Amino acid sequence: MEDNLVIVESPAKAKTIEKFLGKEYVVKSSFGHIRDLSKKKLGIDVENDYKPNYEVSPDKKKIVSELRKLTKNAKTVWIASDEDREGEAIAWHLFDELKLKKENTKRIVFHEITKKAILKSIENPRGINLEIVNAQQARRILDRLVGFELSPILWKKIKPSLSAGRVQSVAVRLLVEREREIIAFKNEAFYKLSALFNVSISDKTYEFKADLSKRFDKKKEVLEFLETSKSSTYKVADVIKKPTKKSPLAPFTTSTLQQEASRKFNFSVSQTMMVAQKLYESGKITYMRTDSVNLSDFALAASKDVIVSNYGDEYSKTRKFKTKSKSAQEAHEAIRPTSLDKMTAGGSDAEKKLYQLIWKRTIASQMSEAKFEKTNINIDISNSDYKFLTTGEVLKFDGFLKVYEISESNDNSKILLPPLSKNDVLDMNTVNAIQRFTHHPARYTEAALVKKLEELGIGRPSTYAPIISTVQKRGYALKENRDGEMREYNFVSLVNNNIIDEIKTETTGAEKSKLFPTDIGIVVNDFLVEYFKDILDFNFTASVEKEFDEIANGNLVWNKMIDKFYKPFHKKVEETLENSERKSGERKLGIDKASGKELLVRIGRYGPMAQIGKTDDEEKPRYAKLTREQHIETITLQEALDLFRLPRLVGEYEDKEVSVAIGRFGPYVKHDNKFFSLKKGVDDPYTVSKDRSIEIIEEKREYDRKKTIKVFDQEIPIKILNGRWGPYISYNKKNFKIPKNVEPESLSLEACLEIINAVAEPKKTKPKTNTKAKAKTKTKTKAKTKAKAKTKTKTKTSKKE
DNA sequence: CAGTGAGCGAGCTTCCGCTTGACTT
Repeated sequence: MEDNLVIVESPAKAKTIEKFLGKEYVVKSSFGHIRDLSKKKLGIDVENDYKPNYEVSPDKKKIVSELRKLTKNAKTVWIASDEDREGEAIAWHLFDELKLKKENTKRIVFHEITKKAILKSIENPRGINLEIVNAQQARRILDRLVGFELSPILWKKIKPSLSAGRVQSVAVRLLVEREREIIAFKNEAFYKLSALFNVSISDKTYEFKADLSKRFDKKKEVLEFLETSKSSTYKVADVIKKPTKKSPLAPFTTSTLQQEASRKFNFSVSQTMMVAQKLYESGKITYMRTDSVNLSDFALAASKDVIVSNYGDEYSKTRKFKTKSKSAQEAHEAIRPTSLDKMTAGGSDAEKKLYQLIWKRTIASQMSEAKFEKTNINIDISNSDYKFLTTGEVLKFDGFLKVYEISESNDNSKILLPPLSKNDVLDMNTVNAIQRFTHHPARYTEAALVKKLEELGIGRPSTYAPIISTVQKRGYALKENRDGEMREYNFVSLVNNNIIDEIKTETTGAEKSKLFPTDIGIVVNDFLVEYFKDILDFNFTASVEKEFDEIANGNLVWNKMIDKFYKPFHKKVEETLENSERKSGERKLGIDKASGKELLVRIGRYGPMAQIGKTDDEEKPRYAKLTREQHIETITLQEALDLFRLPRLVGEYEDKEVSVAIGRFGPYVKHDNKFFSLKKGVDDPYTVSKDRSIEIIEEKREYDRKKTIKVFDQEIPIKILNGRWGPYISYNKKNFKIPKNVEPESLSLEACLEIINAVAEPKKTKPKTNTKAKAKTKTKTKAKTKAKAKTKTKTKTSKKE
């Protein structure tokens, strides 16, 4: 057998390293951690110095036995897990679980995957640092204690299956507090004034825009100003030119890549990671879970070559970036292309897009600044002390902008100003005063939440995507779009010395892919903040991290630290179980006049609902579900009462009842157990008539008739249907394209089967989700398998359902 | 797709970090 066994964390890494090392080395991967605390039980002996009970994870059994076999034959085992806390722990778990011997086990580390770096690391082996291992152990145990003691309180006091933890609970808190800020926000109106000027300079005429230095709060002030403007004259007071420059951003880390892919491509956080993983596995980019902005010497040199040969010497500027965030552990490089001379790479569209983004960002980071000449012009107004101001920007040298566009480019700065000089006299064309409103703080997108968590030092690159998916899976938050609302605003202008006063409308408050906390999220958060303020504190992670560092430095004993935390924490847990009330977020809204009973809103078994009457009343209470947009905290009595007006019986049709209600997908008419959607913006479920309801039913029937071209009735029927993108065949819940040159009406049963079989054969390259259930029963879950979200965390307990 | 809402109450749920699973829709 080979003399040397090298163990790394990732199989893709193993493959590349194996190439660098000679024949006498075999390189294997541990696939991350191999052991963990017991899955079901606490796995910590609280009575006995917090002794952890580690178990080989079920999905790692195979790897571990394979590694064990290999280590037996190897002369030297090189453990090359990452150089960070988790990596050191992995090294120790390997050492311990594989029963390695100190004499022939060597710990090595490297930060970049180059032959040079690896050979150098092999010349400088060290032992496993047990103090760092203990710091990891403390981190692991603290998280387990917090998670497994807090979650059961929630099951008892709020709802089963909920969860709490050091990281996720703070993430939810951020969402809830932001939502409260938004609810409490009262916008203020003001007026923004701008003027269009004309000027002639050496026989050429120019038009340009300038903004007034003052914002008016009241319309009266605006009108007064415009009135005096009628007789004003305008003169250039100053032309100030100064050079400015912009520098490129640092290369990507996990979190900045997620943010930029979200902004530019609207990728979700998990989508970005899946695409990046593909690029990594195919050797196109370096490791995608990193908090480092550092580039290797190789990458710096290669970037320089690419820049100089493609754009010229003056575009190159070698830069070394420093990681700002304190929590960074910097085991890897920044995310960059492995070959910097490859401008494009990747299979799918998404891969190509993401790769190119990474390439541009990496290359741009090694390029020179962009240089501008900025011009500020102040314009005097004869009848006023205010001034009109305008700024122009002329690009003098594009530098890094040649490859990387910065996302937030305000178009204002791109305006080219006329060549004005001091004392030039200007003709005022129009003055516009537009009413604007202050805006509430923005709701978090997934990527914005990741950014915030990173700033707080909470979570790690490998967990950002799972955190986002956990808070949604637990029902604490929903990613949603919201249509905006129409709002009127005032538009006053001075044109040809006439003041025109108009009312215009605009949409406001539209949201796209934003995280909205749910009522459950709000109730859980309030409960945790009330009873466990210290853990929900935004600085909790930062302060325990300091202690973990002390452990790693050998200045603190890990189980002493845990004990100091756990004793008071556990006491508080018991007190809370004993003394706290059940929390349902109940709010009493008032009296329902019709019945004289009390109306309240709360969280029920199936989510937020309104209820008229008490549970112990003789007559059963009436229930109604809140809509997606409604919240326990903000719903009014009237809105809640309206919920009980549905379902509404509107009449009979074809001897069957016709009723109207609002469901998950909006208002609908129900007839003969079939559902017909009301038309958005046209029909109101509270008032829609019987005749209109029938019309809706008939419209849908007509649509369905048109939809069906042909049906072959057999065991599993084959249907030829008209869809949004033309005719198609539907069979066994799958859809098949009909070739362009074929008349769908003319298709025979045989021809259909041929099309179906032709598609069914070839293997699709697109990876789909697989439930990793080998001998498990085919439990058909009602919910459609959502491609992405489900892959993440596998429920190991799918036996029951 | 769009019902439900204190039935006796078993036994279940849960954390954060490392990594990628592979045969069904």
